[in-house]
Amino acid sequence: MAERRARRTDPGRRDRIIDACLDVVVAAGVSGTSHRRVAQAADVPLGSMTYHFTGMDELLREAFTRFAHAGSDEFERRLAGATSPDEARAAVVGLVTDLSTTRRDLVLTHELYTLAAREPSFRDITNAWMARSRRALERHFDPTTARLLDALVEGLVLHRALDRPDERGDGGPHDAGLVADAVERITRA
Amino acid sequence: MAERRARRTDPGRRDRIIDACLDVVVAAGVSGTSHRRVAQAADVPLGSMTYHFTGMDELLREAFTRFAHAGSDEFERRLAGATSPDEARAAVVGLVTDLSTTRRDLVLTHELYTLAAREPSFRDITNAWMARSRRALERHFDPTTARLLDALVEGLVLHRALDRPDERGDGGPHDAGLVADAVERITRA
DNA sequence: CGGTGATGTGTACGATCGTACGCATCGGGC
DNA sequence: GCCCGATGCGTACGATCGTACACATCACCG
Repeated sequence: MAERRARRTDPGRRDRIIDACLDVVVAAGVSGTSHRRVAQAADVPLGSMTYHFTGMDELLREAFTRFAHAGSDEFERRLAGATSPDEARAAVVGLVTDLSTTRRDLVLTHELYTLAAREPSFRDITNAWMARSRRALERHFDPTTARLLDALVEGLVLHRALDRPDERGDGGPHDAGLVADAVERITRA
Repeated sequence: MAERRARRTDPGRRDRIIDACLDVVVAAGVSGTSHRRVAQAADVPLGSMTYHFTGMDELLREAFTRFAHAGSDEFERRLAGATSPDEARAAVVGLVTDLSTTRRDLVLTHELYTLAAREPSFRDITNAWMARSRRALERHFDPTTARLLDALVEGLVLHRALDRPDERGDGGPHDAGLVADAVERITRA
C-alpha cells in the first residue's frame, strides 16, 4: 500500500488533528466529539489519536489554546492600528460588530467558556486570553476603563450572537450605532 | 417488592428527573450526561427516562427552561424592589456581585449558552430569558440603556466568574466598586 | 546493504451508550 | 370481587466509545 506508507512520515499530522478537532467541535459540540470522529475528519488512523495525545482533554486543551491565540492575535491586531482614543473606540466597535460573528467562532467561544467554567486547566486559557485583551486595551485606555470595556465587549458579543433567532441574521441595522453608544458611555469617563 | 410498587404511583417523578438532570449537568457537563446517570441520580429506573422524555434533547430543554425561569425570577425580584433610579442601579450592582456567583449557576449558564449557540430550540430559552431581563430593566431605564446594561451585566458576570484562578475566590475587594462604576457610566447618559 | 531501535498503526476488548419492546402492575368499571 | 385497558418498568440488543498492545514499517548506523 503506497498510500499507507506515504502517511507514515507526515509532518503536521498533529496540527491537522488539532484543526480537525476544532471542526468537529463546531459541528457536533464537545459532547459529540470523539477520538474516532476527529480521526476521520483529520484523515488519520484511530491509533494516531492516542499516540499524539494522552486523551481528549489534552487534545481539547491544545485545540482551544490555538483558537484562543488566534482570537487574541486578531484582537491585538485591530487595536494596534489605532493611534488616537477615537480610533481606539472605533476599533473596539469594529471588534464587536465584525469579530466573533461567524457561527464557528461563536460556538467555539462558548464551548471554551463552558469548559473553563468547569475545569481550571481550561480557565488558564481564558485567563490568558482576557489578560492579553486587557493589556491591548490598556494601551489606549486607563486600567479601569480597559477592564470595563473588556467586560462590555464580552457581553455585547454574547448578546449579539444569541439575539438573532435565525442563523444568518445580523442583529439589525441599529446595532453598530448601539455598540458605538455603549463604548462611548464607558470610555468617556 | 413493596418498594417497587410504591414507586409506581410517584407523582413528581418527572420533576425529580428534571432536577437530577441539572445536577448531573453541573457535575459532568452536558457531554457527560446520559440517561443512565440521570436515572441513577433521580433514583428512578432507566426505563422511565424514555417513558417521560422522548430523548436527551427534550429533557435538557425542560431542565434548562426551568433553570432559566428561576434565573429570570430572581432577576425580576431584585429589580422589582427598587423605587428610584439609584435603587435600581444598586440592585443591578447586587445582581452582578451576588447572582450567578455559585459554581452551579455559572456552569449551567454556560452550558445553556453553548447549547443555544448551536441549536435554535435552546436559543428560544435564552431569548426569553434576555427578553424578561430587558423588560425588567426597562421599568427603570430607557430601552437603549436597558439593553446596554443587560449586555454589561452579562459581561461582568462572566469576567468575574472566570477571572478567579481558584474555585472559591471572590474576585477581590475592589470589585463591588468597579461594578458600581461601570453601572454608573452606562446609566448616567 | 543488513540489522535494529524508534515510530506509528491496526485491531480487538470491555464498558457504556440510547432505545425498543414484552411484561408486570394497578385503578376503575361492571 | 374480577377483569381489563392503561401505565410504567426491566431487560436485552446493537452501536459506539476509549484504550491497550502486538506488530508492521521506516530511518539510521555500522
